[in-house]
Amino acid sequence: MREPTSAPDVPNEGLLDRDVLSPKVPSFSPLYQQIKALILQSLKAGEWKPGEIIPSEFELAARFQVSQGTVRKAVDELSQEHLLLRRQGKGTFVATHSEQKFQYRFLKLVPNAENTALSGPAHRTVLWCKKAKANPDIAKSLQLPLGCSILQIRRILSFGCVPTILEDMILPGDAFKGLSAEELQNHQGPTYALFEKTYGVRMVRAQEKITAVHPSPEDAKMLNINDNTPLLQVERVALTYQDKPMEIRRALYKTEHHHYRNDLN
Amino acid sequence: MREPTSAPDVPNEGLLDRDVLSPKVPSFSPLYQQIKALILQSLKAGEWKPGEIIPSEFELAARFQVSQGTVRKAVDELSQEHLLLRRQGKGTFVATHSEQKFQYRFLKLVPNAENTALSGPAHRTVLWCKKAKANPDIAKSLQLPLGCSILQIRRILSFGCVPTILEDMILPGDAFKGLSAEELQNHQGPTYALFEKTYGVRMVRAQEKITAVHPSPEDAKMLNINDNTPLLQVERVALTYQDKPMEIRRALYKTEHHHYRNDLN
DNA sequence: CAGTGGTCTAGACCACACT
DNA sequence: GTGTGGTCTAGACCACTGC
Repeated sequence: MREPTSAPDVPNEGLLDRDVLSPKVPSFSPLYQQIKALILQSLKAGEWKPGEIIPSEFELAARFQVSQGTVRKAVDELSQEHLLLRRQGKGTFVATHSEQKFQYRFLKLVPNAENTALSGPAHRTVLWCKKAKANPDIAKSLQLPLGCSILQIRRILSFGCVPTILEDMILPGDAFKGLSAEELQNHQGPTYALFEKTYGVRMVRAQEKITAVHPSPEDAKMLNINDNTPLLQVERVALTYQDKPMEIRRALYKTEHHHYRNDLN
Repeated sequence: MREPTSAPDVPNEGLLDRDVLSPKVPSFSPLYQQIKALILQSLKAGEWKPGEIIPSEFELAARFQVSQGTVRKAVDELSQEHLLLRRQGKGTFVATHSEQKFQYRFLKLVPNAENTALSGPAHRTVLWCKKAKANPDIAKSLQLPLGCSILQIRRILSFGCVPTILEDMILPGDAFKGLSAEELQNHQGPTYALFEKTYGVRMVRAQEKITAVHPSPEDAKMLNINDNTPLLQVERVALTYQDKPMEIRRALYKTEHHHYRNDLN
């Protein structure tokens, strides 16, 4: 991409030059942004799988014909977005929900200070996993055609034997073909790790909308509470690469012994 | 701090060398971290006030005897933490809650999609602002001695004439001496901007704990709701430089027409 | 030891804002 | 034009990991 002319410091020869990198990236953006987009493409295409090491900064620099510093800045941003994970002395790895560091990073419900007994991993109880058709709301949220096949999953998460979260998940049927209640119940580690490993769907970020609600009588029974108990309703849309929505989740959080923790920066 | 010996590239002469910068920064940390700490000290000391421009990267580099790139990395991190604000072509400025971009950045309650009428700034109704003594909980949270003087403020925030947030704020009496209900009611812009301008207290980050609750009968009256309405209870601790807590806030959010929005990355 | 990411420098040029 | 932040390069050395 770069052909030094006379001086030893030609950072960029102009706008047109940049387009040769790839027609898919915008024509006017810093070089490192284009490199970032290219790495992103490789990630999305599955050239490097979650948990795997990616080429060293110098290798990537050679491949993209830019300096190592430029690759560095691209990788910096990607690792800040939790798409890559740098490990000094080892290399740079594709981030994964299996990683200790990133496990349950989307779950903001934590036990209140007084209850240390409730920490540790949740116990899952999958109530069902059934096929359905996308209604207008779901089709819009998942950017699917109306009536498209989806999966509906309901489960309960318990901490220290106390049922605490009642969760309804909606997944596009195509991407998760074959997913069963048994698999959801019995797999090891986070559910998002299962999605990565078995279905090649890596959730990259998510948006949540939180309100306070009362449970329906049926939901109250599931959580073993009075139907006059105030609960957090957390509606999540989880996104994969390029902000494509791949999951809708509506959860009810019991906040008797827990709270939703958020850090504002 | 740097004295090139023979080669034109001596990034660092060793650990001891670094201590001459300042005895207050840890002895082993990258140069740019020390620069960051020094800039932070100047910010805390008020050398540059919120909204003011700080010296250019080259000036800071000369002052600290490091290269511009090293200053750059320090400033990069500070502006990522919203302590500084870079503006290409203009300079780097001390971030402020008066800034459009940062106004209400700690307020995550947003109107539901269907209600555009409810956006826009909130209307404040200050119910009281009175002096009190810190009880054990407050003393611990604000890191003050027990019985220390504090200010207790209660107010209602309304969106489009609908009372939506009932808020109790607790401030250390020393730092906010003279703060009155009138001032809280009548000032322009965000309350955190008032704290900056008049009391020199800049809130840098905050932590929130969210639960679902029912209001007390009195609180329900204030929000003009049934006392069986589920509400979000948002407990916030706001921190100034060096993570010193300077405010406790307990708020009740009505989520009939709004929701708490959170982006997970 | 070699290989990787992490830090630091020096210098050049680009993009933007103001005068 | 001047000055600011923003990008890019090339090269050196440091810190960490694992052979």
